[in-house]
Amino acid sequence: MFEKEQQDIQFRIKAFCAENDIPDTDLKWLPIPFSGEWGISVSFFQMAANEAKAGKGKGLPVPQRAAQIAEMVKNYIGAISNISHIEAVKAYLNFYFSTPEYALRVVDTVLESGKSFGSGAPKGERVMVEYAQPNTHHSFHIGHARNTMLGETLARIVQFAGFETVRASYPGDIGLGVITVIWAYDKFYRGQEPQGVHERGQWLANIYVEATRLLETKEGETEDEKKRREAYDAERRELYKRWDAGDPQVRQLWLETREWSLDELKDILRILDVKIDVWFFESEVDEPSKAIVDELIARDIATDERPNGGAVIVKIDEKLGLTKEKYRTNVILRSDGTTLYLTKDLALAKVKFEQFHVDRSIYVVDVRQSLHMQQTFAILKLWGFPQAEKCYHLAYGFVSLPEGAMSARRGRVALFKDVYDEALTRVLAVIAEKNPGMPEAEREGVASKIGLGALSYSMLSVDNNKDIVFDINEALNFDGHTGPYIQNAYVRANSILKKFRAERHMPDQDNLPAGRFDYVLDIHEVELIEQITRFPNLVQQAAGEYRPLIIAAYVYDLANSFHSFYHAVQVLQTDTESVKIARLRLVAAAKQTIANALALLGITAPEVM
RNA sequence: GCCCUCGUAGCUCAAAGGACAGAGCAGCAGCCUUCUAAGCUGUUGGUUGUGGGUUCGAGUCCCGCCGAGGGCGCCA
Repeated sequence: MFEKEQQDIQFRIKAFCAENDIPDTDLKWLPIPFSGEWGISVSFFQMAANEAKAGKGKGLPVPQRAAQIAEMVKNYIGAISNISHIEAVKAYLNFYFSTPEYALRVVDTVLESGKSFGSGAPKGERVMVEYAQPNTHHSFHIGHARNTMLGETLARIVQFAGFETVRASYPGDIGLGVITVIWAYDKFYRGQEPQGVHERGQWLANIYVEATRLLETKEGETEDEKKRREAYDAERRELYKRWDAGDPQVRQLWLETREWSLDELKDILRILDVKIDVWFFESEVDEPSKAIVDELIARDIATDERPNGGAVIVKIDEKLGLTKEKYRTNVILRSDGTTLYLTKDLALAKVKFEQFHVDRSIYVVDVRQSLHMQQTFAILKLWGFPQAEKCYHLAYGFVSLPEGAMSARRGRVALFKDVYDEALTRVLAVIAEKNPGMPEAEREGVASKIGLGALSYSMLSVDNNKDIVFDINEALNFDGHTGPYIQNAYVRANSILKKFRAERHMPDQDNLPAGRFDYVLDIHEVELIEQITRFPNLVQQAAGEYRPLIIAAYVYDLANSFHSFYHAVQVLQTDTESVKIARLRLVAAAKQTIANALALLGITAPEVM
């Protein structure tokens, strides 16, 4: 927001260097750590170190020489417009902005930009984010929720930062796990179908648990049990073959049950406000991927060991000319000719590159699949896709329960829908206690926003690579470093503005009167404005590093500043009309910025809570 | 055996190679006749696992060690 002033200063420092025979050094700009004022800071350590290295030093230790340079630059530079004063501290030179201009510029910018405050200029590059890849015929648990929230947030961040963004979902709708469910359903439950989208989806997941138990080798199993188990397994494999051969009956059964899962998935995506642009189904890339295997063999990238009873493999390290093992060797086609996860990912990447023309491709996938992803990208490179360089695996830590890893096979999972329902219950209880006057009709909607806010925030305020042990009491905590704390800041801002408009009979859509900050600002006003200023740069940083945490941490800091401001600074009670208007504008700017940052996290703040 | 993460307050987590390592939870002490107390203020709590190295400067980068988790050709 102050690029012009920064350039101006930089220009003068370069002139100073030239005149004093000091090596020209790239300047590093930093925020000033603590101050009651805003400003930017530049350090001279590097310059002093370079000078010493060039043999031009004055024999002083670097920190002292740097401090000396800072002092000299300060005297050299003189006055700069919009900079109120300059201060040399240690080896740093601090430039403080003129308070009224700075405050006015920030607040006016936010209010003029509205929802787009913080967004970046178009980058002319298309990014695809692939996330929400649950298996069908299973149920959506909080591990899937982390994946989906992370992917959606990332998509929102890169989009806001200026990239054209495509959201892709890739459900695993085929494989032995899926067939297992269909087998058990067909054998034991055919014709049954519970009422309710979620009930039906969860019912399928329970069938999977039951089927797994029937098909698993048990300790101390009797001859009869063994025979029965083997017979079941043979039936299951037979079913898979019939699916593979396109048997219409099996396909019908598969499509019907798949739809039940997808209905549930789509309802959860609706709850999470996720709008997928492109659906890729694993089953759809199965056939095309076989042709890719042939192509890779023909081009001597893959090795066909089938004549010797083996599979089709790619010796990735060898083909890349690596001597140390890094990507190793992996199978891209089973000896029986069926495809694997890796095979299908190759086919999918081809579609992404050729049909959707993506410049960058982000895969939001569990960290445990890191090697698989690296192998995929390496093969894409061997295959000749230049975009392989711009594939990025966003590896996130897995979600487990206090009692251990989740297991869909054992039915030991925390279902997203159960957690969500529990969140609603808890929020409604808090509303009944804290805001009994809230109309019944509003409560459900508010509870949903707050419950989801708490849940999303608890997941997004942890860095990508960290594992999460999911504790429902922590996830649904509403105090302190949480989503509701931030939403509450928004609500408080809203309530001030609402009251003001009511007093003046001013409609919501009317702009606030123009205001000026030509009074002595309270420290809390200063800090709030400073927080608001940080937002646009942090959006770029978060998009560049693919890290929602940056935004999550930021919006907490912003809300924290607002709460402190709210407590310490009177707005509507202010006697001076011009101060009141200026503060109202600041409140509106803070509200807007909180909303914009929360939106990137997929969190909506209610108007009241 | 090899590879990838990670190790920061009692607990959960932050910290572009920069100024004093910060929040929340938990603990302690205060603040509601006021724009919503889902809040605010104060306070207790640290040899950043360990030993070296690079650098003017290291929680951050490099190497060794210790410890935790994950992964390594026909699962996804």
